[in-house]
Amino acid sequence: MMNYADNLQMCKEYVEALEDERKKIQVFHRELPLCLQLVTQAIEACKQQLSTTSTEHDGQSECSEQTSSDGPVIEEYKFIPTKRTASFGEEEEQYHKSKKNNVGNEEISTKKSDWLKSVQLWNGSPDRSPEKDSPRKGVVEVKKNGAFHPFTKENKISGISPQTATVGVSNSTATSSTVETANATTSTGGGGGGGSRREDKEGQSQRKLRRSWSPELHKRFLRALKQLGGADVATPKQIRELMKVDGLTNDEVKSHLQKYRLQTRRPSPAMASSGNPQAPQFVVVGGIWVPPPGETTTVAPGNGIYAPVATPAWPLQKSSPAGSLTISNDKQQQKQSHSSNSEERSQSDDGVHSNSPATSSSTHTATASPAF
DNA sequence: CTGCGAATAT
DNA sequence: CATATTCGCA
Repeated sequence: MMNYADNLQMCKEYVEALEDERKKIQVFHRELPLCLQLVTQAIEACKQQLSTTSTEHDGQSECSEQTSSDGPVIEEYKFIPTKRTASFGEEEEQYHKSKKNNVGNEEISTKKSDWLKSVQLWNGSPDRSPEKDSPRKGVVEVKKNGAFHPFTKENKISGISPQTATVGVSNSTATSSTVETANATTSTGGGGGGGSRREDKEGQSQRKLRRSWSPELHKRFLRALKQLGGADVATPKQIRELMKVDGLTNDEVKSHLQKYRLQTRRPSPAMASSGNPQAPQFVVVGGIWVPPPGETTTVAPGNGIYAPVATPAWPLQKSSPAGSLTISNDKQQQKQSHSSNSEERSQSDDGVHSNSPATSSSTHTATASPAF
């Protein structure tokens, strides 16, 4: 009998608030599946009450599950390395990000970017959303993430949405944030026979989803590389250990290293064709590279033999953006913020020196002609 | 293991 | 086409 008009109003507001919150946490539906569920339930309940108390119902249709594409959900952190055979078709979709970021509320945007940082850059942990799996009852569920980046869409900002972008590519990550820490993959060492990669079951050698090496990752990679003394002397394992990125496998590093090396030292023969005919070609003398007369190249101390061939700035920029406009967010430069960071590495070299006196290893290909 | 090339997938 | 992963070989 009270003015339940008031009551109604309150309820409505409540629901709205709930929905609002739900939107916010929707992005975390993977981290907080229960949370989302609860909120959703609450909303449902409230709505039901509302509808029963009054015949009028809002235009708001029901809220579909997390799969809905309502909110301006940001990126997609899907990336499930080990896709379940078939079981639940919940989210094997993988990522589909053709969504345009509609800048709804700036507040939200900022918030988003804010917590976005908190989220590790490399999620991709096979976190199942709902409550299942987990052989052991361990409800504790250590968050074993901190691993791979999702598909870093990073600066893929399509058009609008200026700051939202995870410009963090190189800002925050470098020094802190990234929670990735200690992670010895040498698990098999003591334990005992745990199978490592291949599942005994039907070895689905399912190709690992290709993970893009985000700038951060690459950065770490480079750092490690440098610390080890160059791309040519660094070995994948060391690198991996040095990067301390959890989830990174040896092979991945290996592969990356390979690519890196190729990209980095290939360009030499390129200029031969029409570039600069008189480009000082280096000649091999006694097994070392020697610059042609006229230029005294300062060889790196310690490792002689360095030749200033070309500086391809690795991540090879694509000449044609193809759809995505080039962002001018170059302001990512390190700020002069004098934080008590004792870690300053002018690691901007990006695979510059990488010449190895590996003379011509050509013979390597020599597959002794079999039989004939 | 490590390096490398090739096949292959995205 | 560029990049990533896997495989086989040395």
